[in-house]
Amino acid sequence: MLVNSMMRGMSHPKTIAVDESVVSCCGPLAAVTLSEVEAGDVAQIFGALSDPVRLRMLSLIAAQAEVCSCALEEPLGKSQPTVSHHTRILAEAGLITGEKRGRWMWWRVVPERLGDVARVLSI
Amino acid sequence: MLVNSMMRGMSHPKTIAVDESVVSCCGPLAAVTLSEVEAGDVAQIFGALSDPVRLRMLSLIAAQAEVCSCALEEPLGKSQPTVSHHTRILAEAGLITGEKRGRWMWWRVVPERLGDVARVLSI
DNA sequence: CCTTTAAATTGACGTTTGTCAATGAGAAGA
DNA sequence: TCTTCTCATTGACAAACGTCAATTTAAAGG
Repeated sequence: MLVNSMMRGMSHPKTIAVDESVVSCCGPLAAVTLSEVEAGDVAQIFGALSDPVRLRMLSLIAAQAEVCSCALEEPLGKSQPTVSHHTRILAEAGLITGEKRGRWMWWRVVPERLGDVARVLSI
Repeated sequence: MLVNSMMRGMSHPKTIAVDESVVSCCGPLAAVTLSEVEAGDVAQIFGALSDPVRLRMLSLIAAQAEVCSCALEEPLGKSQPTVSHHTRILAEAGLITGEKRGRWMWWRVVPERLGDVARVLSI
């Protein structure tokens, strides 16, 4: 942590960002300056969380052990293709995982992934 | 928590989502089903975090006590209007806060806000 | 087989988003 | 006052996104 010495300076302020180590997918934000690839990966996950419908969907799934795709359309008020679209995005972000049994697709949250994301935000 | 009894059932599965209380801005995701307004509010914050440039920006700011706007253009490789655009979005989401001193705009992170967001993801 | 049903895919459409050149607003220094 | 400098705002444009009707795929049950 480098406190900037130029609080009300006269000349042009300068800051120095230092990468001290390689961070795994989800290291804390402040530890190092995110590389462009890391930022892209993390942004994809937050992007999955950035839609109200997907948040409510995740909330619905998290409230149960498992939820069928067919049980999401009505509470969300969205069409079947739209639900499918959103479950795919959440799944691609690793936030939920699905298993097809018979005709039905069952979804559950991936708590470790949620924990990883939360950890990125630690101070 | 309601375990769905229909793991490999024959008839159409049903799930019931129950709102048990009103949640503050940032209650845990699984506790209740997010209302549409709550989901919208939270989605706005995640939306602010869903861009690689803004994540790197936040990372740069978090690494220092304070960072001048002018110190962001070069490491991010973006134009001044673009930097201004992104700082505004982060600020509107409550993730950073800015103070103008003289000609310069100084930004710092709002750790409590980051904590709030992390808490939404708790299990 | 054929029919039915759940989910995925495709294609189209309007909206939102990220970007920058150009311009405007406000502060500091001469 | 005039100039310089930093940041905000505007306007334009291409790319990405959310949505649904229509269609395809795949599984189950006669």
